[in-house]
Amino acid sequence: MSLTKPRKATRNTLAEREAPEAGGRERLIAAALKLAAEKRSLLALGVRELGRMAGLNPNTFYRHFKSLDELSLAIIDEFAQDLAPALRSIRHSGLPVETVPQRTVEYVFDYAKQYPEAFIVGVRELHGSSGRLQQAIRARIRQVAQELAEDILATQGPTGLSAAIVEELTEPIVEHVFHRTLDYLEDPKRRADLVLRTTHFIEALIAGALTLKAQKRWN
Amino acid sequence: MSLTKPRKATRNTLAEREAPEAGGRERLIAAALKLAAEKRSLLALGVRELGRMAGLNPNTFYRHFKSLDELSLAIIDEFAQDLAPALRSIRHSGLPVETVPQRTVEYVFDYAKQYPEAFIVGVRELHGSSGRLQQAIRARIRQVAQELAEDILATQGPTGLSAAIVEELTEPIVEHVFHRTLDYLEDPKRRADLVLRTTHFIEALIAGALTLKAQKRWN
DNA sequence: TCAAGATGTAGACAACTGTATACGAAGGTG
DNA sequence: CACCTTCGTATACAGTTGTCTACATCTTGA
Repeated sequence: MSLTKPRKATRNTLAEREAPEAGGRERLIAAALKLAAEKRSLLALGVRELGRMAGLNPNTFYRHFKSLDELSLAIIDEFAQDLAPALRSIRHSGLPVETVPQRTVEYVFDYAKQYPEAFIVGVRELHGSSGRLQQAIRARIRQVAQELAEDILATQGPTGLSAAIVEELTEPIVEHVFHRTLDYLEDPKRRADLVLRTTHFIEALIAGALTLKAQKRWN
Repeated sequence: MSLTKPRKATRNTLAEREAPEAGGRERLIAAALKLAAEKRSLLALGVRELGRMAGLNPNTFYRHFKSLDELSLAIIDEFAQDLAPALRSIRHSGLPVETVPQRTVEYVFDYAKQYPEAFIVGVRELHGSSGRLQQAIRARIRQVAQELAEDILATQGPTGLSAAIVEELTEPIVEHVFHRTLDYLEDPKRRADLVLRTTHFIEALIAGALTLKAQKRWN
């Protein structure tokens, strides 16, 4: 009986990470998400703890990441690069504009349902104690918000809100949707209600900005 | 030279806690806030670490709290019971209604400036890994939101929004203001801008709700 | 005044941690 | 084939942690 287990083909797909056949790197990421989601902050995890949960030797961690920081940033990158373009494509899909907010909220909720730990950990670290991770997640949020602002300005024509106002609105919107995913994950039965409320929130903010502008109470 | 230090009079005031003459309990709370604000989650602190920072023996912690959980809840209670009534009194002070949002935001920002660690830790734990603390902070937020909803409904008269709509709005508002305090603490120079944006946010949400209701797009 | 309770300290224990050093097995490339 | 790189393992060490037991000192109030 050999002391080291046989190695298997490496899978990089998001979904295939939990498979016990996945490569060590993937198993460590899956373990980190699982542990951080149900216990403590990513950076507060222990490499031994991770190794244990991944079924690996503690030292194996250092074969793939030189620190917990590096592992965390890898996770953030992975999901952000997957989700951001998808959101943009919803708005470019030719759906009637008035249905776009709700469709977007529903898409994000579905995505969160698919990768619950990623969202739990993501929101946690957005407000967490590591400035490094906080900044990384914020940058992704800002990017999505920026793209949203561009699209709103493009579809709205020159009659509507100024760029300054729209850009002031979109970041709170993205942040709010992000936060609401946790309410959904916490109690999926509330889905319909949460989708409605979140959509209301978006519509009310935009409608309110238009109203205030028309009343010369803003800019 | 005695082995144990002389004890001093106990001060319970929020502000006097940092004084090196304060009682052990207050010193431990101050140490916990300081450490948690700049390092990791409250529950992830070590009792030895706390003792060190407070200048006390590790075991002294157990004289005052039976767990980190208990200490954390004590901190939350203390600040919530201090801040919530103050916010309500702003709205009952007879100020012109249109100035109340901005005044409230300014008051909260001032308060956050006075107890920065409390806000840093508060927002952290609101999204943290302890369901217990999360629930506690949420309950306080909901309470403030509920009181705000009552006051809006009272001053607005029967012509305005329904209770259901107002209650749907106030929780996101309180949450948003809570989050913005951290942006302010992070970069106090942005204060004027942040006060303006946060006020805009509140006004836009309410104006938007009114507009949507008038257009029959909501309820 | 003196006993009780609250508050603090000291020392010890086993458990766990990060990480350094060293070795083994598999895959790819010459 | 031989060789290097990648991935994984085993062992070890020193430092830190939570918490138990035992003891010291201050404050209070009967």
